[in-house]
Amino acid sequence: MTQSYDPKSFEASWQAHWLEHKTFRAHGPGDTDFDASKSKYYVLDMFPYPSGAGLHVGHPIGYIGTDIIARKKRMQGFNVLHPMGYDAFGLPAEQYAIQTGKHPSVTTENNIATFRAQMQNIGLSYDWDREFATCTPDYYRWTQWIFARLYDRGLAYQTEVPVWWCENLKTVLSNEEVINGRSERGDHLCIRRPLRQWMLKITAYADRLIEDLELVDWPASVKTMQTEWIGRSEGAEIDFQVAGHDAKIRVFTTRPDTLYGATFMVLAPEHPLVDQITSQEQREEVKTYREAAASKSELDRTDLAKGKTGVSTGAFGLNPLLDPLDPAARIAIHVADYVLMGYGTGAIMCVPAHDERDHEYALRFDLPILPVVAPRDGAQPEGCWGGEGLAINSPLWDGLATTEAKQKAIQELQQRSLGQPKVTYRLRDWLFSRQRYWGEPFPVLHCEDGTHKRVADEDLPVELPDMDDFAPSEDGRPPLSKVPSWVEVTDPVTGEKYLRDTDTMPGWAGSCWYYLRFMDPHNSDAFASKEALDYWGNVDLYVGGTEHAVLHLLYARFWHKVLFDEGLVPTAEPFQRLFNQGMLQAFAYKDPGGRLVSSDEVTVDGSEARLTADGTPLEQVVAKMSKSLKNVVNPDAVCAEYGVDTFRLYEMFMGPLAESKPWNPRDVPGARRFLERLWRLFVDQEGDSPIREDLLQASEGELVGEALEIERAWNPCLVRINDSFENFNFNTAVAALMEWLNTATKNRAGFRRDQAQRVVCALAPFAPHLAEELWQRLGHKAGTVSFAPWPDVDERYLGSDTFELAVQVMGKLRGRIDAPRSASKDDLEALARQAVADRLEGSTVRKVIVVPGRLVNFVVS
RNA sequence: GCGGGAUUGGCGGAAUUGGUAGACGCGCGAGGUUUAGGUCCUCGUGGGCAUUGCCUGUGGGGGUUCGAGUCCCCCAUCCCGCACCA
Repeated sequence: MTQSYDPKSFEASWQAHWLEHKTFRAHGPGDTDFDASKSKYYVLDMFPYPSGAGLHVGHPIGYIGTDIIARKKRMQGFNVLHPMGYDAFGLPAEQYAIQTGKHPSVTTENNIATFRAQMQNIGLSYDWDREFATCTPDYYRWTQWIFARLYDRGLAYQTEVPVWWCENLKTVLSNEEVINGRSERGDHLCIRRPLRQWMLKITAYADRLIEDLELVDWPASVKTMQTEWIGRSEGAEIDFQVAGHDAKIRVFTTRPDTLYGATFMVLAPEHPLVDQITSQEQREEVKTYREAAASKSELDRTDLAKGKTGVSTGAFGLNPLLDPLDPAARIAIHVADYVLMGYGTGAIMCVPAHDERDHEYALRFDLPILPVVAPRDGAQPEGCWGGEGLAINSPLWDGLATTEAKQKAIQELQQRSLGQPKVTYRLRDWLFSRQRYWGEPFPVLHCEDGTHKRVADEDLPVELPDMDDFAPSEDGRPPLSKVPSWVEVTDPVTGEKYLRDTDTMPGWAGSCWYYLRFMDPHNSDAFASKEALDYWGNVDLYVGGTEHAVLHLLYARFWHKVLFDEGLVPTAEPFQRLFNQGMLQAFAYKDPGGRLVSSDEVTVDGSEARLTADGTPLEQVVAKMSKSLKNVVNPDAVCAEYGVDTFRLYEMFMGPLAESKPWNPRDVPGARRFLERLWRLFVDQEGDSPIREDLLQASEGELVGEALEIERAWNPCLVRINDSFENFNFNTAVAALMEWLNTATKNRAGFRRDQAQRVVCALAPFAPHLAEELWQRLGHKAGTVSFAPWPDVDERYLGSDTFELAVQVMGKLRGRIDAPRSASKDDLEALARQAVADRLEGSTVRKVIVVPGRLVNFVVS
């Protein structure tokens, strides 16, 4: 009888064992088995939107990473919270419903079942008792409840705003969901259109959202992106009188110190004053320009390559610090679309000497250019110069440095009531409503008098009505408005009539607080108990892709801060450490014309790739996995062919978790071979015993001979495994295990039980099924290795008594000798001198560098 | 245009943070076990020249240093953000 490594024979049963025994159940406050003395560790994956396509091998790469971390933390004695759920409201299920008539709740449920099965098949150690989907009333009741808190704080309001409207999707989208005038989902054209919408006042938190980035351990790039997205800029608002009109134009500028250099002004085409101030002669031209600007797509308008356009209004503004009769005070007012209505005041003062955009415009329209800042070194800058220097041509602050000049300018303007300091943000308030069905209804009732009030907390949730026609109306009215029985509400006590709000919340709502629900997912009295919130605190480690660097992470931080202000959560920030995993790519093939070829048309022979049809040579490149290239790999198929542990190990062995790297099917068997060789170290394939008989003997006595060799290889290996948890470069941990196995295999006969047990423990996070199997075969009949103690490094066995000393002459390697670790610097130098004696002959040694444990370098002449 | 990250064998990637470049795996080559193929085992494998050995080599160029993949300056290519934000 042979017993070869056969993962199929035990992987599924260990998965069943974990589920059945609730091995990974996290016990929190209120649970009978809760042990408050244990330190908590909360490690969370960004939860997925359960799409119909299921998982591909790219999804689980982060999940496997966090699983390894969670498993190790458990073995280190932490109470680990490691949950999974589904971000289940959203457009795709609804679009699918419109096409097929299948209710989104049905397709969502089916998709969730697929995702769950796939994740359980990978052996991820989630606490499945905490699983939930954001689209269930139990959950969105609390999403609505949190919305009510925002509503009560005045952070949710309705207003008529120009919003992005997507005709294809029949809904408005937030700024963040529109890229260059097209929808992020589906890439449909979007237009600006004024509509009454729910807004969340995220701008009220802008400063704290910037400042509190200091409290978290996040990648610098993500912090930068968020900071830039919020886009805080300090400056001043200044009022310019319009000559001959009873009108003032308020501008925002970050450079009030350049006020004397303002030689013209520009209004955005949508600016409300344009009509009022435009002169008779210019009226027609301005009208044409504004119409053109309105019909231009955002893409055209923001296309920098096209150069600046604009027209004069024929009106003039007056520099507030100059005598109105001074000809220099009179500056032309233009309309140009390089000024955006949505930022600042929609009007600017233009200083072409010190602003590139104004400079370009001035040259084009032959407007005057007056320098008001000079470089400190006295140089004469050519063209436009945006740097800081000393003020010139500025009577009230001539000679002041830019920073002081700004302050002085603001002070002078304030004294004259002509302006004041102002902070402006690029961040806009969050457009929070969608004209869709598959989302959280707003818990808001509209009264007959036009006011609105929120639904009482005890009446939550406001459940979605059951419908079967989800198509939006042609006029853009939301699907929910088609259910009068749901919309019309009569107060049972007062008899007053109300209409329900028929918008729904955007897909981001549910994911703003799900990490809190995981702490206490079945609580029906609160979104989570105070005890659970206090114990679990915030997320220690949050892992996901960079695509959420701004939107999700900014929204969630905003909601969290509101809850913090309500005294409902104990921390200011939700995610203490953030880690972005890299994207999993795939090989693709390019034909000589540079076209990517679908992988089913390619024949690969060794390192040569050719077009199957006619043998055209192809170039191998790395690209995203995509359906069109047919290079998507399904994890189920990989697990079925090689086993789950092989799949997990390969995903980690590919490279550091943070890096993007290509899936290479050719490399997968290498991971499998490693597990087979490991198996053979433990199990005598020709025998009947579940494990080598000698591994059942208690280990006794000094470590000598082969056992000592194994031990000396093991401890450095364990150091490398431990180190790999710093930056999640588990590839080095797997490599260390492989190296150890090479040594251990050579010294197979000396392998001892105590060593075997430590190896199985260290292996457990990476290849948990194999580890459980070997642990049981080692005689741990009832238990699981999941809570066995993580092994310690034994410093005594970290190195051998000798090391390889590199001997260099003039920095070039000239010899390698074995040297005792205990040797002094002088001993090492003597040994090295001996080793390269022939090379030193005839030259003078001017200097000797000795690095103990490494090398000796002779500098000669 | 601005900001960030990268660039190491045929491929994925290591490198104790300034100290023996290419660990580990894949692929490839040679040999062994096997009736044969596969599996498995052993050895080799950056490039060049060569009898031992030598030269060269981390995208390109320059610099600091006894010593540079690692630090500094310049350049190229690729990827990711942002992109008229006043």
